Amino acid sequence: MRVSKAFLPTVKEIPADATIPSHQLMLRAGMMRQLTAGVYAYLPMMYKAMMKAMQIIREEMNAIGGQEFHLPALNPESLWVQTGRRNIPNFILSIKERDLVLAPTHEEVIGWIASMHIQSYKDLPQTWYQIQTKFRNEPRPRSGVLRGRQFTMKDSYSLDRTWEDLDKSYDAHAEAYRNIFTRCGLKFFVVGASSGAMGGTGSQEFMVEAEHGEDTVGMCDGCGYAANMEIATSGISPAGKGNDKPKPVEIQTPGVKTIDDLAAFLKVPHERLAKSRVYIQGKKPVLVLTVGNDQVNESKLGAALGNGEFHAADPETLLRLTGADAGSIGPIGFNGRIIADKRLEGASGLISGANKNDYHLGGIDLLRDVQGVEYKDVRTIENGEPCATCGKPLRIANAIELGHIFKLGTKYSDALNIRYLDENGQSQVVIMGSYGIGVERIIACALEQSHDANGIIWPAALAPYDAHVVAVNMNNKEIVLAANQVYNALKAAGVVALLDDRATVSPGFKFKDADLLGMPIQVIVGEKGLKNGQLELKIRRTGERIMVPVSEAASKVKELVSAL
RNA sequence: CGGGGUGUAGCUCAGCCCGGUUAGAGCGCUUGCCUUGGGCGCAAGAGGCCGGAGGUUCGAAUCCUCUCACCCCGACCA
Repeated sequence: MRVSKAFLPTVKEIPADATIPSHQLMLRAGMMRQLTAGVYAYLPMMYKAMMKAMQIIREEMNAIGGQEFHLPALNPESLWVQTGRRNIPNFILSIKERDLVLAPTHEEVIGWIASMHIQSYKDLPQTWYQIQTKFRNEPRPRSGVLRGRQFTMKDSYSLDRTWEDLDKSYDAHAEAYRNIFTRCGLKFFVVGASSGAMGGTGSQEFMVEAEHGEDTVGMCDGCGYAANMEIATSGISPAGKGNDKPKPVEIQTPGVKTIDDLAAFLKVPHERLAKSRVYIQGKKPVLVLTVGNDQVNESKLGAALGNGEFHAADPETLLRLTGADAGSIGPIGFNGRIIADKRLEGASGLISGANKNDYHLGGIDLLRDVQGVEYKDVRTIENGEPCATCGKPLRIANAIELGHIFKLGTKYSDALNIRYLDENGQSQVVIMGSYGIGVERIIACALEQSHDANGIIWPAALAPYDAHVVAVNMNNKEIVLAANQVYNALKAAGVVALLDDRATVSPGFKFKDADLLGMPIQVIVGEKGLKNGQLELKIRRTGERIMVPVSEAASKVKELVSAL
C-alpha cells in the first residue's frame, strides 16, 4: 500500500477521551474512531491487525476439529426467555421495533441448531465456532476497545456425550488458546475463574498482565498458582484460639467504630476481632463475619449464598435489624443466617460487636456461642499473603481477560432440549462447553504490552504490514526509483509492505509516522545511504539500524521478518 | 444506577466567576513560495447556530431552568 493513497488518519495530539495507552495508540495511529460510547469504527489499519489475529484463531480452531459457522446476531427474544437469560442485568441489547434481541453470545442459537440436528451418539462430538460481532448492554463502556457495547468475538461450542468427553474438548480448547496467544506474541497466563452467570462446573481465563486491565488476579511467582480475585485463595493462617472465657463478656467501647480503633483501644491484634457486615438477600438478612480488616469478597459471597441477588444493608436497616449501628454489630443475638469466613472456623477468644452501640463482646467462641454458623471462604486475598500451595508471597496484579473457557455441562441442553440416543436407544442429554476470545482485546493487549514513547511496536504476527518503506525525499529521482524497486522486490518476496511515497511531507514527519504506526521493520530510502548504493533497515523494537545494498534489501527484510 | 467532570473550528484548548464591538490560539486543512534524515520555515486563506430547548436581560458562549451527549470514579461485568 502506498501511503499517498491510503486512508491513514494519524494524529499527533493525544485525543482527550483516551486514558490508556492502547486506546490512545489506536486513535493516534488511525486505527479506529469512536461512533458512540462503546462502539468504534475500525479503520483499515485496525482491521488488518484484527484479520491477522482472526486468521491465527481460525487455523488453531480448525486444528482441533472446529467447524466455522456464521450465526445470526439478530435473535428472537423468546429463545433467550427459554434459557432464562433474557433478563440478566446489563446483558442483552434489544431492538424496539420487534421482539428481537442482539445476541451477546450464541449458546442459544447453537442449542437451537443442535436440538434439531444432533440426534444420535454418532453425531457427536462436535466443535462449532464462529468469529462475529457481539452486542452487549454494557452499563459503562470504557478503556477504549477493552469494554465495548459492540465487539468481535470468537466463540466456540463443544457438544459431547459424556463429561469425560467434555474434558477432552475443554483441554483441546485450552491447548488451542495457548497456541493462539503464543502465536500472537502475547505474554499470557491462565487463571482459575468464576463461572458467574454462565453456569457450569469449571472455567479458566486467559489473561495478560496489564496495568490498565479491568480484572484483578492473585498469582504466585513461585509455583505458578494464578486465580481471578473472584476466587483466589491464600495460605493465610486461621484466627485460631484466643484468650478463652467461660462465656462472652461485655466490654464498653465508647465511640469505637472501626476495626483499627477497636484494636488500638483494646490493645489486641486484628486476628482477635471478628468484623460483621450485614447483607440482604431477597428480603432476608445475612450476617457475614470476617477476621479483622479482611474484605468481604462479594463474588465469593454470591457463590456461598447461592442464587438470588443480594446487597449490603443500609444504615437504617442495620439499626432496625440489630439495634446497633455499623461498628457495633455482632453475631451473638443476630437473628438470621450467619456466614463466617473460613479463617474463623474453630476460632475462640474473639471480640465482636454486641449489637448495642458502644459495646463489644469479648471471649467469643463461635462454635459454643453462636448456633448454625456456616463457614465459607468469603474473604479477599491481599498482596503478599503466602501462597496456599508453596508458601511464597502472592502478588496481586491487574490483567486483561483475553479468553474464557467454560465447562457448561447441561444448563443449555436442558433448557433447549438438546438430546441424542445412545447405543442402547436411551435418550441422553448433550454435554456442552463454550469458549470465547475477544479479538479486539488481542490487539489492545498487544499494544499495551508493546509500545514506547514514539508509538506502537507491533508483534510481527499481528502487524498490519511487515515492513514500512520510507522514501525520505520524493523529489529525488534516485530515491523514488530505489524506493519503488525495494517495494516491488518486497512484494515479490511475499513481504507485505507500506510505502511512504508522500511528496509533500517532510522526512521528519514520515519518520514519526513510521514509529507511531510501528511496523516491525522500517526500510529507509534516503540520500545518505544511496550515496553508497545502500538502504537503511531499522528494527522498530530495538532501534537497531542495518545498512544493506539496495539489491539485497528485500531478502534481508524477509529474513529479519521471519526471525521476529 | 450513585458521585464527579466536560461539551466553543477536523484535533487539543483559552474565553465563562465578573454579560457588552466582528468569538480566539496552537495543531491540522487549502493556495503560493521554500525546505528535504526526526511532526521544517514564510505568506495568504477557508473553516463556528459556542451540544440542544426554554428563560432572565436593551444585550447571553458567559446568568437561570430543563434536556442530550461524552469522559472519569464507584456499582455492575456471559
